[in-house]
Amino acid sequence: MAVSIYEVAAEAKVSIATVSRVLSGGGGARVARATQERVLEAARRLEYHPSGVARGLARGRMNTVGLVLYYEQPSVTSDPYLGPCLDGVLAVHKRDHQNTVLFTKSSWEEALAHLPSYCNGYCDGLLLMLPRTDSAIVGELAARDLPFVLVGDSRDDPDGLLCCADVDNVAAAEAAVGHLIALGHRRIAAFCGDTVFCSSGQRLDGYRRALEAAGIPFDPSLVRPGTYFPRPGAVEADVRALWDERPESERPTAVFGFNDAIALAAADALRARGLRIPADVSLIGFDDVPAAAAADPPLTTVRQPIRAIGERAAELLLARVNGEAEPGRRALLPGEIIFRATTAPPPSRSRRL
Amino acid sequence: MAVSIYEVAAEAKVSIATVSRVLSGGGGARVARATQERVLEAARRLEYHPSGVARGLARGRMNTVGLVLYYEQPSVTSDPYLGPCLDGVLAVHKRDHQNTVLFTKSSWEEALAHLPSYCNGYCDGLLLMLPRTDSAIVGELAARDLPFVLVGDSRDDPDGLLCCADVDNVAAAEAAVGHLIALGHRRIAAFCGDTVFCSSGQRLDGYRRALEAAGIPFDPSLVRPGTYFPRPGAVEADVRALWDERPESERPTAVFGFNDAIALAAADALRARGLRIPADVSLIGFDDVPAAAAADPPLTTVRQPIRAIGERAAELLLARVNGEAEPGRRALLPGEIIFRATTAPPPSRSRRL
DNA sequence: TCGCATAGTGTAAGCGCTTACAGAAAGCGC
DNA sequence: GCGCTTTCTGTAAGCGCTTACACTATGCGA
Repeated sequence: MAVSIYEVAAEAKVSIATVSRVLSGGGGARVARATQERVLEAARRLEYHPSGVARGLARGRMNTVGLVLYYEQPSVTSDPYLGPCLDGVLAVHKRDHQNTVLFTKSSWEEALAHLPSYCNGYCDGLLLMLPRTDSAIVGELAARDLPFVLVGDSRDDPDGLLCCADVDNVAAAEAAVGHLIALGHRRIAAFCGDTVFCSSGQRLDGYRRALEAAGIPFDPSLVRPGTYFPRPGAVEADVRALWDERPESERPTAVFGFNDAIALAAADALRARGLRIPADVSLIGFDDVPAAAAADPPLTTVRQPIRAIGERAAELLLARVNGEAEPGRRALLPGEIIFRATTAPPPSRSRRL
Repeated sequence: MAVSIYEVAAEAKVSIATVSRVLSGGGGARVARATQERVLEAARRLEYHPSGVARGLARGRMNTVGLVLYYEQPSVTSDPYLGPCLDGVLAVHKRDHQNTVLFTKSSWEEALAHLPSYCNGYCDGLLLMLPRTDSAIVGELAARDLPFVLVGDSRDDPDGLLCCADVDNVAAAEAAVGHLIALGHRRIAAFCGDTVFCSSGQRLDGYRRALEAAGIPFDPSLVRPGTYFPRPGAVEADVRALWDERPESERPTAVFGFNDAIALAAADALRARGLRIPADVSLIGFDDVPAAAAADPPLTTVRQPIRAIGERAAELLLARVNGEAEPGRRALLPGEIIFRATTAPPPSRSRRL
């Protein structure tokens, strides 16, 4: 085994308590200068490094925070969210000398099943990247004493107990739709994401607010429920419903896709009908995934400050762990509209009528 | 605090030893079926989850492996190596139920300074992504009892103590240069990487071997020492030395860049001289970074199986931790030449003479 | 019926640290 | 010279587990 505190104590001819005191600062009492140096010297000579685990057990603090992921392929490279988020988290942890332990599980179910065991000792707090709301797990976790913060998930929290860091979906969606309205659009379709993600509801809220602010009546028939990872044909069906099955005067002149994949799929479906983007239909997405910039025409969309979300989440958690922040703190970061080439004023009235 | 083994023992009316036995299997003796169920039931009722730290301390095994990085910006997104590598590591750890702790430090020095403290208890083994050879740290670490494997670093190891997973630089470089030779090139320049990375020497070895295999005499004047992250102008200077300061008949007809950044920089310098690629000069790089495919013309280069390297490294380490593999095991994975548009036969003799 | 394996359980000694508490030594005022 | 701080150091009790060992019931063959 590695050298322990006992060897150092023997070498320095002091008790282990003294060694611990000089090496970890705490312990209340001060140590005489001479003893201090004797211990330091012994530790150096023996290349002693205290055991993090033993120290963690004794102190009840590991200086380690857990990051829980359930990505099927825990693919830092292929997931557009994970990478930047991890970057943000790591940057903060590096600065604050925290270690980061990655709990990666293959499935949502597995992540849920293992979650409680992370609560015990391994780490001081949890960063949860489990954006689905269809489980009571978060509630259960809140009942425990382990601090955690939700990353990219600002779900409703009536009891005010959840900490989270996320983009401000409502405001960002409102701005996106506001942009469309400012261009002159009045019939704006909303192609929603899956409601297991809280962001869908929030983006829909933003959509409604923008309409309301502009005095445009909300038309439920323009809102199409959807899935985050659109099944092939789902968006196509939405387009069919709103274009093929309606008289021209009732068709939307713009589409707000609740994520870029949806928006891009809508672009395809629209183009297949001979509609030009943005001349005939404007399009705005959400997320600003790499594909958005690469699309033809490049997609106007809302960029999430993912890295910053990771940073804020990490900071928030550390504050909670250190008892500097109360539960219920929410960090909502502004999204940013990336103006590209898929939005324009609606076709002129004269032409339409 | 969270519920401990004592509560469970009390609830089930057994000793903590029995609880431990049923919950962790070990302990030699078997537990009566009825007792077993009583304990399980109690544990469930109390939502007991054993402390990983305490267990780790007692067992001397944490089921956690450390990944040591020293990226300035620990940027999973911007570093072309880190992301895929992490993916590979995580995939293996997920499968084998290991946790991954990220030790990220800002600088090489800091990483070195902290390395020894990771040796103690925190994790069962270390994955080292510290490809620089200009430190004795790896040797020092080898003297300790903590198993580790080098990732993307297959440095010379006279004592046969180091485990590593890396691309087979020698073979890949030999293949790359062999490809150039097969096309008819005889004067092939080597634009080397920084020698703090062992890959430079290895790629140069491969270069020499390819020459040797083809019976082409080695011309040291064609070998240009370099840096991995080429300072502006460094590659330009190399091109100047080999083209501007030589008679045409002695100029290289091809360049092997030890990494894509070098190759791409060489392409620029060459083009600035009116040389066409690949008509006048062929070019092959190494790494296949995203920019290689995006370049104009797209760069022919050697792809590293980065994800696989991460996987093999993780597997190797786990084998070592479990005592299933002896030190000194090296996993050298084949690179793959990605044929794109920067290699062609050299200009015909008739035209050159 | 006794002796002996065998199964099941408890006791206690760790794992390597921290830290409350106690005790010893030294310094001080009176 | 006495009692009092003050300063330093050691003792020991944890932290929450695992596991060697001891012990008590059983069951079985003789």
